[in-house]
Amino acid sequence: MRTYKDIRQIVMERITSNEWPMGELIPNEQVLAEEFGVARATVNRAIQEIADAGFVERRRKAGTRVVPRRSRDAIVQIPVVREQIENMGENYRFALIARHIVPATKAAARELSISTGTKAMRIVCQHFAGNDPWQFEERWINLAAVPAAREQDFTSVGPNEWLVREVPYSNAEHTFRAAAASEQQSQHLGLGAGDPVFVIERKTWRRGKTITWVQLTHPGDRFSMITRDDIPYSDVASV
Amino acid sequence: MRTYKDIRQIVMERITSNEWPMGELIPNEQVLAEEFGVARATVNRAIQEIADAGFVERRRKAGTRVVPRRSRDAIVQIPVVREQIENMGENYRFALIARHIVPATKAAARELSISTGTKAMRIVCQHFAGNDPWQFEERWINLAAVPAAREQDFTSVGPNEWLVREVPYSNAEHTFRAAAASEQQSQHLGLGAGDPVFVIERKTWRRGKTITWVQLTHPGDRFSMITRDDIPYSDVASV
DNA sequence: TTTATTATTATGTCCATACATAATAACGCA
DNA sequence: TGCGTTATTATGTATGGACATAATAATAAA
Repeated sequence: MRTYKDIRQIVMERITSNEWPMGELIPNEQVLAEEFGVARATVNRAIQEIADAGFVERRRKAGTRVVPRRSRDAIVQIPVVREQIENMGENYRFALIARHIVPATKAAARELSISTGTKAMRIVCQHFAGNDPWQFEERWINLAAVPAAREQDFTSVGPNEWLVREVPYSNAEHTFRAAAASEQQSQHLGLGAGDPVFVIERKTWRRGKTITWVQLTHPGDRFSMITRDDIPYSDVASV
Repeated sequence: MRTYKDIRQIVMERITSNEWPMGELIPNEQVLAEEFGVARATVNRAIQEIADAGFVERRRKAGTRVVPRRSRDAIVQIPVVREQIENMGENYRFALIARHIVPATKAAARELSISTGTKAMRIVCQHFAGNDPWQFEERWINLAAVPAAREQDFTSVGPNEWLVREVPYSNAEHTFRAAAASEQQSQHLGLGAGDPVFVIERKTWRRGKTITWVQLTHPGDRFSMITRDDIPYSDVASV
């Protein structure tokens, strides 16, 4: 008997083979249910998942049509620095460089959505893979959102690991860019001034309050981010 | 009456508020169905979607438990260069620099999964935002996978746009990195040699055959990629 | 002809029920 | 005590029927 996964795969095959071309309507659920010998609810489930994945668009009364031009999107796993380093088979080490509670700079205040001069926590630290510097971290923490940070000295456990435990679910915005290493960055990363670095900038928030704003800088010659984006629900063992 | 979306939101709220802590079991479907006054199928649908989103893990007989440590993942929209430039309000222009059918280099052969020396298409071109160079493109096309490329001169329509139309559904692997501009890159991007560039490398394939391998280089001072990653199914108007 | 009303249609969702399946727990035997 | 068998349990999936809803088409009124 055919399951909704079978239906889902068959429908995906018809889409990706252009049997049902982009922009065109596909047969309605009733018709497909009869063709496949299943209940309409089964077809509905299959096609709804395909719609969630962005391959078709459904509208009541109008029917279901194949989405004209899909934008490519990649799912990037934002690396957790310790795991990343340990997965490379290297020894992970963390070093705190600075931890101050100081009035927020203009930029920090803007990013944290607090008024300039409000006290916030500034942290600078770095992470090593073996003996090689891997990541240089410059962070602001909004103490109004995470007051418990005052009690942390961040000497043994890094601020990111602590925050992930303290505020496990938060929204985030990431920016990836290439830049020339600043004086301080190049020094801590063991690079020449102006050498290319890969910067991940992250801002996280929850219930309207910004939690932290951080810039993670990596040596350009060693660091990269890889994503693999497969067509879902295709023939090749996708469950 | 409560819909499965209501249930989904309530359950997400209990997870993100740590009412149901990480690693712990949550009540089973029967119990929740009774609590919410709905059929078990309704609870099932709600929680299955949450499981697909990666917040809980379900196992028969064992039950459903909150996933211990979620890795942060970001959904990156890979920009389509023309759209990106036009969205910035700039005029898009494309210029072909080279188009040859030549024996694949060692690296190209490896990436295209063909034997070294097999003829493939090499394309070099660039894309402008107004008068400013925005992207420098170095591409190999596997002619065994896309023979129709031989008939294309790529003077008016760029290879990427053509390929997206020719092979609309393909799997992809992306690599993002920061690098120092090569001689050729810096020249075409109007940069100094060694200036930082943001490189997107992409390989696409379909039915086991590699289609194309391309390196897209952007000036580091102008280019960045931004992602926004919200906790799904949360209180704030999701869907 | 324009506008308001009504009918039609495809999808959206729910329910009760049934049975399948995978994982675990309990049991019985050696 | 160790091991193989059986029972139990939570989730997985299918069904037919029902009604809701949004969008469109058809119709009637102004």
